[in-house]
Amino acid sequence: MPLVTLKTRAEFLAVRGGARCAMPAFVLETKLRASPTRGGMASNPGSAGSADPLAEAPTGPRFGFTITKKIGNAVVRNRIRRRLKAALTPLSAQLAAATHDYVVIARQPAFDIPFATLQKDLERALQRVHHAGAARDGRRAARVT
RNA sequence: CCAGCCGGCCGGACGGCCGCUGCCGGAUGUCUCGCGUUGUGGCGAUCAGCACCCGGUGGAGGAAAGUCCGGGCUCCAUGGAAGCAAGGUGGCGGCUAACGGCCGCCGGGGGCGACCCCAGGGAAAGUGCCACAGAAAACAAACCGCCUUCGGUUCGCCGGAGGUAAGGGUGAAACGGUGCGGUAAGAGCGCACCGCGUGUCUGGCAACAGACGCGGCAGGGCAAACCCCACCUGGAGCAAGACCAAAUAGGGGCGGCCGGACGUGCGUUGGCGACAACGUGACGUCAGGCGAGUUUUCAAGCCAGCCGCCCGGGUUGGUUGCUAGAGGCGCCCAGCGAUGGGCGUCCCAGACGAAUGGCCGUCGCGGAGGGAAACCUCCUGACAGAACCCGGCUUACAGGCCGGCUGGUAUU
Repeated sequence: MPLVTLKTRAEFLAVRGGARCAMPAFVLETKLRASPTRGGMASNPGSAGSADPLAEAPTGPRFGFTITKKIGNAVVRNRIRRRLKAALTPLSAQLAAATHDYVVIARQPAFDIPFATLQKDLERALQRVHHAGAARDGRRAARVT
């Protein structure tokens, strides 16, 4: 199953303030999805006549990538996004929660660190973000680590 | 072989695993319809759509960039034409859909040369500016000088008057340049050549060039200062524009709730529109809520909210615009060339928080080191990502290939 990506600015902003974990090549941030408002609206005309709004509860995890212009030109940003996507796709099935949205904010080293390192860091970040989530309500605690 | 000039082209190759996406074909399921059954399961059909699987096929650039020009396309505005304003262009001729582009030629400048560079109309229409330096920067004037003459003198020279613009010095630029004559010294004062202006003739479509004559020289430069002349230009842009579907709130019109009304047809007027008003009276349809007055006829006026239909606008999502085009490639013809014509052949990205990839291996190119050599080891890979589409320009770019030409050197 391919990655479902965040589409609108509002969806990105909704993840702000969630549990976060910084790595040399990126910053991962995640939050429980608030309400399936947009998802319900969007998938409704797609599934044609038989669609009842109740049926589309179990959408999987969704991912958004943020790569600022400060990091490089279009070629650099494209490559970073593709590497992150490729590294994340096999991990998402096991480590990502279907009820959460994730945002990956890229940093400069994501362009040329070894792929295995990048993938390992992503794996660790996903685990740690959810450990912090277990002890949640103190979002500050996640920042101190 | 060395140095250089011009034009054209390429922008690593192959393979493995895992992915994304457009199109085509196939299978399954769903949807839809039919048959059958108490019902389910089932069977058959299956245009299109959707999901998933399998197979095939296509999938970033020479600049995709900057967004600097010119078009196509779309909407808006607009009687035609001209003028004004603003902006742009600027030798001449051609090419082109068009251009500020390209080609050829002319003129000026640079280079031994191949060749390169030029914002290259008008400075005798007017205004303005010309820093510093310099005596003086434009109706001319004279610092050091030169010459004549007068006066003085310590015999070195000093001062006055006049004539000069050759020399010096300043500057980007000093009222033509060089030479000879001439002169007190000088000066187009005279002459020759060059430059400049002007007239005629010749060549050229033209820019312009050449020849001959005339003029003693007038008219410094800057127009990427204003300006003048000639020519060009309506505005906004695919987030243009078109269509569809939802749900919500609100707005508007008409009717059912108002008696003579309504519908159809025609005409006029108003409105963005749905529609309304009035007229006409052909055809058709229909009759009971309140309502001053006794009833009938007649009958001004009527709140509220509900329902139905319709209209325009906003929001969200989807579809479309969206890729077959001033298209690519090959050959032939015309032309010095830009380019044009003909024939054949090919279909070559269409995403939308945005696909066109991720990881790995082998080889090749380049650089450095080692080695006599074959070769070995290490390192590096340029600029840069389509967003409606074309024609240009400009800018960035590791490394490399091909062709033509110039100047040397060597050999024959």
